[in-house]
Amino acid sequence: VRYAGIEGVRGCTVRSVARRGKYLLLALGPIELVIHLGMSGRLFATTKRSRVPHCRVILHFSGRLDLVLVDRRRFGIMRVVPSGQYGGIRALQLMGPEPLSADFEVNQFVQATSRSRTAIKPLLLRQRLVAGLGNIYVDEALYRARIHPATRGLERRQATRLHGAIRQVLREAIARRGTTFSLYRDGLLREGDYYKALRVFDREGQLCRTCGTCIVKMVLAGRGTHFCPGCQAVRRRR
DNA sequence: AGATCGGCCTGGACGC
DNA sequence: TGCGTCCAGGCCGATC
Repeated sequence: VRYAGIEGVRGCTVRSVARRGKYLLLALGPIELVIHLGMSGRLFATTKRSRVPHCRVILHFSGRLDLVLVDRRRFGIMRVVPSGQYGGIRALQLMGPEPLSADFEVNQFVQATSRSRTAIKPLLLRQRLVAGLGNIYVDEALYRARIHPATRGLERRQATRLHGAIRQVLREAIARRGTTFSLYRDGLLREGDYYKALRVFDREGQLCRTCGTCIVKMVLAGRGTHFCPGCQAVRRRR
């Protein structure tokens, strides 16, 4: 089920490769291959035919190249849809703007975050205001914008800071090829270095690099949530 | 509308 | 050593 319809790519040519949020989109003429790596997925090309643990899908290309999906926890998906028809993948259909594109417009972000009564962290994780942020980068962006993760209804100044922080964190993380704890690898199977630059995520009990306060971990929206109580004070109600 | 919880999977870390 | 429990980078759907 998770890879249902994958047989449909047989004989197709990859015309182009794109990404929307955390989804990879391979255009194959009239159909499209949609890939999400979930928590533990890796996608890489190889000429070796050696067996790999947790290998779920292998796409053989002409020549000797294989495109391999390895995914220990099987939360990733590979799905074939008619081109551009994402009806069965609602998250993709409702996906917000790309954070590093001009479509991620600051005034629109200010409006949306001030109106919503949902805590800012789950709001960002929903992918609808802006695409591509997961648990790590949400925590890091909120820290840099000095906003408590449970804040509801951002002020204009906060939202503007957060808009900038999201872009800054993602640019830095991309420059360092992502964040590797254990499983994550890029398309060349390299680890990402951004782990070393994390300010709050996975730093529970360690000291804030800005104010020296102990980083706290709590559960919010069912997700481990890291923040600095010194830098990210809950906004006082008046 | 919005929040919480369980489920999907597997394996590593940790406590006893 | 061995077993049980908890936890994890994502996301969806049921339920309150």
